Amino acid sequence: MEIDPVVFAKAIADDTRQEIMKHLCCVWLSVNDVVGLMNGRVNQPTVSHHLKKLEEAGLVEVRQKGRQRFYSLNQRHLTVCCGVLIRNFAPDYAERVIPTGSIEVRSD
Amino acid sequence: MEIDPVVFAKAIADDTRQEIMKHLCCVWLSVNDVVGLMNGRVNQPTVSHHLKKLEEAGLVEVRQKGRQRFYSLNQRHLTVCCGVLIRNFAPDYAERVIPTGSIEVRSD
DNA sequence: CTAAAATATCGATGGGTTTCGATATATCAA
DNA sequence: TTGATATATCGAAACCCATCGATATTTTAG
Repeated sequence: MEIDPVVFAKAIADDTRQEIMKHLCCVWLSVNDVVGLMNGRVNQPTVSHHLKKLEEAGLVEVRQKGRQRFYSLNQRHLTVCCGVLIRNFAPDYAERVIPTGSIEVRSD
Repeated sequence: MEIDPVVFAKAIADDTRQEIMKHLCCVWLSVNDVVGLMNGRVNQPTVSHHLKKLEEAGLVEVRQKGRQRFYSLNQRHLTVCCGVLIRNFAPDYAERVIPTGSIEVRSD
């Protein structure tokens, strides 16, 4: 998957989406689970909308299970995108911060 | 300086701004220098507007010199912001990617 | 002091995005 | 098959943002 730093930035440039991302970190949640965690701040169509945006940016993975769809944050992709940002815009820090190849190790 | 990942993301979530950031990486340029590098895609007020946004986000530094203002990308701040993103949203990768304290070493 | 140069600011316009209620779609349960 | 549940999609309203031309501000040169 080709990584576009602008696409990545647009995807995370929203309060609601970052809140959703926090909830989806390390766990699998259905859409309604997420809605329930937002304390009434946004409703179901809005959560669906944001999940779609995150999915289009490769930031969440989806698994259908019966009539529910479970989402989880794709930590690996987020990390790779941050790596691209640093390589693009902070070359003086790139070698110090991102040990070459360390992101490629994972298998899934 | 407190770092807000949403503020950071909004600042870099624009094509024109990322192009400007590329030009300001590792060099000091006046506003007109930047305008000249944009190949007529945007004009001076637009460049000023974007530089202001980048400055508000802490992503560029400014030095007044006579009647010109020179801007340069703040690589360190960008790197720290990416570190915050990874710590917030990719805890499984945080230790592997950002050696603790490695960003704090610099003196400037 | 005046003119010119460099940059910032203002007001308007157009395009994109967030959010919502309503509704469609898909799937399970009985 | 029918009703209920989970999610996605649609259309509209409100809002934000990028961009521009025009203008203000600041500073230097003469």
